[in-house]
Amino acid sequence: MEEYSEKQLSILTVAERLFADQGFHGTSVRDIAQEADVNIAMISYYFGSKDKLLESIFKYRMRASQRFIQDLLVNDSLKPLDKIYAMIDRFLNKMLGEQNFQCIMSREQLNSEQSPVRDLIWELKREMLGLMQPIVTDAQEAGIFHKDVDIVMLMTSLFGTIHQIIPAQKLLRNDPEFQNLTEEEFKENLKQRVSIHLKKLFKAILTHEF
Amino acid sequence: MEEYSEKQLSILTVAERLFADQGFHGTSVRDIAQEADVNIAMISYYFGSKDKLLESIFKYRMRASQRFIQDLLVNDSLKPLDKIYAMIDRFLNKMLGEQNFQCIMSREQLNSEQSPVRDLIWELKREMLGLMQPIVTDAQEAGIFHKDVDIVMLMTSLFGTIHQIIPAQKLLRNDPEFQNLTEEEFKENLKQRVSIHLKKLFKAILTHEF
DNA sequence: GTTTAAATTAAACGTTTGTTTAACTTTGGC
DNA sequence: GCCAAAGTTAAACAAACGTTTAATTTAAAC
Repeated sequence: MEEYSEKQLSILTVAERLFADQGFHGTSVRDIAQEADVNIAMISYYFGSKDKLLESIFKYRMRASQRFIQDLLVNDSLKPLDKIYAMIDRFLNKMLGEQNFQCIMSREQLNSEQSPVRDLIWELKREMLGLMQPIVTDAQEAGIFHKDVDIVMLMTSLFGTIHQIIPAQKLLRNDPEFQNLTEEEFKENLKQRVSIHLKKLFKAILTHEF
Repeated sequence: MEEYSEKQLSILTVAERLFADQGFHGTSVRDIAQEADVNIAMISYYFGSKDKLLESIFKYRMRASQRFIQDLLVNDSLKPLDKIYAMIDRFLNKMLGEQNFQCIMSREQLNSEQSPVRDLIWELKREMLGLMQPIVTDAQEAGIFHKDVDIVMLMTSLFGTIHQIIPAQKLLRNDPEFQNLTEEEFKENLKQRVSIHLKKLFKAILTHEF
């Protein structure tokens, strides 16, 4: 719960980027120290070890995710489908806003050996699911959403699609279709496209109509 | 194009599993040699280096994928939607049948530095897309499929969903829901569930009906 | 049986790894 | 101005890394 100094935050940010780009084992503490412009020993001094540094990144981002979830008490006056739409956009915004961290999550969730980090990932996913679930079941009981909906699979497609889009960005960027756009325009363009796609997906599955 | 001896195949298989479980940099050549029960030097002797070993795994699996694609000339007597269904099931079967390799692909596609392996991944995805594309456009022109379909996004959801399911398996396995099933039953159960979900997704987006 | 090439081995190679040490500097309270 | 704590540094540490070497065994051809 302690605050991080500017220097500590610099290390966290650089480490997050390098872990995302080259993987945890593909990044040395010397790489991190050099890019963050600090002495190698400072990393152990502040975070204890390289492993603990990764854990710190996770705790830091997870705390933000917890706040994000608490703020997700969607407007009750909205129709169920609009609640879903609002959630999709906020998930999308969140995940595209912390792409480096999402890359690390993509990687770490593949690790077979039990790591403290992997458990946190699935806990987070369960929480996200727990947010979507009641909205769907309420609407089902009200006869608004269809009965046989595999909400787990639907959320899997949601996360899976976004996790695929993140590395795909770098390649789509080179398409002639997007060449004349600024970086900002491109990102907004793509986000819109993913948003429309995911909303179509959810609407189709939940309501059986367009 | 050369054939691999039993010993070489053993190295490839073990390396594939370890790379999938712990990542490329998280796996040492000593780990591989030990589990494959060969001398460390044999890996350099056969494959040149650790990097080339990874490349060999990719070439080996990619060759199989090329054959897979060529065999995917779906029955022309089928209705467009049934062609899509057939493709979904074959993609799903293929990817779930080589989960270790798919894990490596998931990891490697995140690498920011240009690697020979990353380009191969996107080439393969483009080929998969090239298979789906004509079926969809033909059916669109025939008025069977809806006009505004983002086929790239749809394929992204297809791959994304399956790539999410692979690591999720290990956790779902511990759910009380699946405890009393054998490993084989569980896998078939899950495959069916994913298949149904993906078909619903495609049908909804392509035809706007259930 | 001899010869030649391929296969296999244990040992060593030079780097790089994450971490620690011990000395030094800065900071803030008194 | 003094002192203790925190911050910072270059250097050193042992361990692990990927790769190579040189010696030995196996296999096949003649």
